[in-house]
Formats: sequence, C-alpha cells, structure tokens
Amino acid sequence: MDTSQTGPGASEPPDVASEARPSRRERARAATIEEIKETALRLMHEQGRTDLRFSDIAREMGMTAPALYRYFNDRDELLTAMIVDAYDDLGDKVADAREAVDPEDLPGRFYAVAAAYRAWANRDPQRFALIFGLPVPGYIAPEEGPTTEAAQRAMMQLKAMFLDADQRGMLGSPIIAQAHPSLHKPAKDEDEVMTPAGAGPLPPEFFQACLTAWSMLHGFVTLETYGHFSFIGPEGRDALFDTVVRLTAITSGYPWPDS
Amino acid sequence: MDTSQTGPGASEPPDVASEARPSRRERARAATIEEIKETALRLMHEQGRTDLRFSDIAREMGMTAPALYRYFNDRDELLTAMIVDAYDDLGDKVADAREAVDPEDLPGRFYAVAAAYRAWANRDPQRFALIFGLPVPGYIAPEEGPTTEAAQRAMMQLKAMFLDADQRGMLGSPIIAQAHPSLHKPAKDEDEVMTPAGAGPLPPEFFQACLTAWSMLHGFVTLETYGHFSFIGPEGRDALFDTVVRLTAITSGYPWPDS
DNA sequence: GCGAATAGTTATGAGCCATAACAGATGTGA
DNA sequence: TCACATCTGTTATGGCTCATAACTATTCGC
Repeated sequence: MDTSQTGPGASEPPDVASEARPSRRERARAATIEEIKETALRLMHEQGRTDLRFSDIAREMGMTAPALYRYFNDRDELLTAMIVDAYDDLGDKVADAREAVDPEDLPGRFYAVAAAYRAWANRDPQRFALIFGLPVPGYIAPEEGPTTEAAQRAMMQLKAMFLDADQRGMLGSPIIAQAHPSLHKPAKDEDEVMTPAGAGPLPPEFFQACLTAWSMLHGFVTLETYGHFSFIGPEGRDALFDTVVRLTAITSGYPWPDS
Repeated sequence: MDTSQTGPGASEPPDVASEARPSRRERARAATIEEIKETALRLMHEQGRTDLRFSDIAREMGMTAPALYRYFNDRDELLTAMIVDAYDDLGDKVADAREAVDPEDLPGRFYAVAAAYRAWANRDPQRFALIFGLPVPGYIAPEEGPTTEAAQRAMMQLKAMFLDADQRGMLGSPIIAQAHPSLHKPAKDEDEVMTPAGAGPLPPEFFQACLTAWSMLHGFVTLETYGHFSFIGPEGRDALFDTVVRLTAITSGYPWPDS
C-alpha cells in the first residue's frame, strides 16, 4: 500500500496557521472524516457496543469498507480518534456546566461539574467505557500518545476549579492535610499541561485533595454507569450521588454550605 | 445442533449433594472445563486483552477449536463463566485478607480489605476489566443472571465489615448522617443475599456510608488500574491510596486511629 | 484541456465464530 | 463378552470481518 498518503488523522504540518485556506479538497476530506466518526458514534449507541465494524460504518454511509482505509489506516486509528474526541467532549461539557453557574457560587459550580461528569457518563456509556475502561479488548493505547494528552486536558477542569477557589481564598483545610512529597510537585511536563496559564501552583495538599475528589466522583459514576448500583433504584442513586458530591467537597476543603 | 447436550456450565440437577459420586466421566469433564478456563485466563494475561479466541485456547490445549463447543455453547458463555470466577476470586481474596488480621484490629482489617481489592486489580487488570468495565464490547451480561449474583456476593464483604464493627459498637458517626428513604431498606431480595446470616440489619446511614466507601475505593483503584494515575509515579500512588483509605474510614464513621 | 493526486470500486486472502458431518474412545447392559 | 449408546474429539464448510491489491473515475491545479 502507498503508506505515504496524507496522514489520516495525522493532521497537517505543524506550522500553526500558515496554510490559510484549507483548500476545497481538504475540507471535503475533513468533512468525510467527521462523518465517519459521527457514524461510528451513532452505531456505538444504537448497538450498545464499543467495537466498530468498518463494514457497518461504510454501509451506513453508502460506501464500501475499503474506502475507509483512505481516512484511517486501521481500526485502532479510528478508535484513537474517537477516544480523543470523547475526552474533548467530556472536557467541554464539564467546562460548559461550570461556566453556566455564577462564578461566585462555588458550591454551585462544584455540583454542576460533578453532575455534568455524571450526566455525560450516563448519556454516553459507550464513550465512557472507551475512555475509562479497557476500551476495546485488543486496543492498545499509543504510549504517551494523543489519548494521554487528551486525558490530562480533560482532567485539568477539576484542578482549575480548585485553583480558582484557592485564588479567591475560599479553600478551607482538607481532612487529610499531609501530602506525600511525590505529590508536592506534580512533575514538570504534566504541570504545564494541567495548569491553566497565569495561575500559581496548587498547594500539594489540595492537589492531593483534587485527586481524591476525582477518585470519589469517578468511583460513583463508574459503578453507576456499569449498573452496579442498579439494585438501589434511580432515586437511591440520585440521593447517593448528592451524598458523594457533598462528601467530596467537604473532605477536600472545598467551600460548601452548612446543612 | 443437539441443544439437549449436558448443559455446559449449567451444572447438575439442583439436588444438593444427592448424586454422591461424580462419576469418572463427569470428573474428567469438570477437569477439562477447568483447564479451558485456566488457559483462557493465562492467555488474557499474556496477551493483555479480554477477548478470547477459541482457536488460541484450543491450540494451547492441543485441541481444535470446535471441540470447545462441547463445553461452552459460545464465547459469551465462556466469558460469563470467567466473570463469575473472577467475582468469586475477588471475594475470596478480600475475605482472606480480612481474616488474616486480628479481629480486634478493625482499622487493620479495613486497610487489609482495601489493599486486597487494590492488589487484586493491579495483579489482574484484565479480570478487573472483565468485572468492572464494559468487559468485551459485544458481550451482553445475562440480565439478573449469574454475574449479578456473583457481584453481590463479592460486595457483601464490605457490608459485612461494617456490620461487624456495628455489632461491636465501634462505629462512629458518618460525616453524612442523613440517608435517603430509598436507602433505608436495601430491597428485600438483595438484602437476603447481602446480609450474612444472623446479623441484624445495617442502619441506613451506614449502608449509605458503605456505598460511598465502595465508590471512593473503587474510584481510586479503577483510575490507577487503567493508568490514569501513572503521571504521579508509584510512590505517589501508594501515598494517595493510603490517603483514600484513611479518608474512606474517617468519613464513614469506621473506627480509625487518630494521627 | 492535461497530468497527477484523490476517492472510490471490485477482487482477494487470511482469520475467526459457529455448525455439520463424521470417527474414535469409553462406559453400560444383556 | 460383546454390541450399543454416549461422549469427545476430528475435518469440512459457510459466513463474516479486517486488511491489502489492483483498477477506475473524478477532481484539482496549472
């Protein structure tokens, strides 16, 4: 095969915004790539499974399967693209939810973020599995590749909220205030990715609190999404979620109204 | 096909221990089933993936693929068996860890249980994914089938620990003491499954605390197992785990030494 | 308009699930 | 003891998927 084809998801050369106009063909190509991913996502939802059949996607698009190889070198490449999209979408939805709440209302923002995380998972269990499960059994995530970066971008949302509260001087004291030395500086590279520009560093005990908060929230959401809480019914789950969010905020030193 | 064959995993008639001697052939059959499952598990580990190829398993056993259909009607049935085994193994390992610690040392037991849960997941990420992920994309768990029961059996371990502490009058007050009505009685059927014989019911606020505890612990373990904490390094993860366990106990009202 | 790159097609091969048809081994009853 | 039924394995086959090859039509840039 002609492996020198225009790299599928590989994007254009890194010169940021030089090639001003994306040429008619390039736009068509981008549109097709988009359509492929949308079709794949729709099929995931309809079939309730995270594996993809090129033949299904192609048929749905009125094409034949081999044509898809013009856009993605193999199934893993399509999957990687969908994982990156999923991370981005999760990050966007969470950010939207946060910004929809009055910036002064810190508890409101905290709850909104948690609820958005949960809602995203419930609405889109397949995509959630894609990100946070062993997505497709045989799929091997490219080490240090695009999925890792995407993950960190998405998770920055949570850290940002703690940073914001810290800058406002609204952070109390987390229940566990000591933090292990290795959490004192969250590695150089990652820090650049995870810290929004212009913000000072997050004190280590809050970085730790941020990670435990993520654990709590994620634990509930995962268990719920995969049906392990089905035995307590919908209202029970809603109530449990509220409890988890409250508990998360309180234990982290994040501002929360007395009750 | 002759669907009336001796049900593969379907086990013998329900009369408990009547057919005293499992006839030579039945023993051979059981041994083969066991070998199949062991081989499948080994391949999962070696290949790092949760999908199984009958051809691989058979080749590994010096057989041909169609022979496996004498023991499992299809791949899903083998998967279901492996999921049930995984739950049982997880439950066993957690129970062993708990009972290895002095019954008076409640914090020690709590930590041991959490550590066993974590260690099991780290040692066996594929099996963990089998249980707590969307295991194999196309796999559909039999509604209300053996996997559900197995899950509840395994999770009973956690509840049992709270019950024990309660009976010793060692439970403090969880940080969130109110529990939603729907958590007041955890459904009739499930309660029978989840409550060890001879124990009184667990007060609702502790049932709730038990669920949040599970969420916290599970959240950390899931994120760690799937590599989402790789950026903080091994010591960081160990430290974070200790923090999570402490936090879990403290917030649940479970006895924990001051520090 | 012409040549080159692009986007599609059909044809093909290898691998896997699953079933069918058949054959050897094994245990059972007259 | 021997014939029969059952169980356990085999080879043969069909249908489906991923992936590549070889070929064709379209479209873009000059």
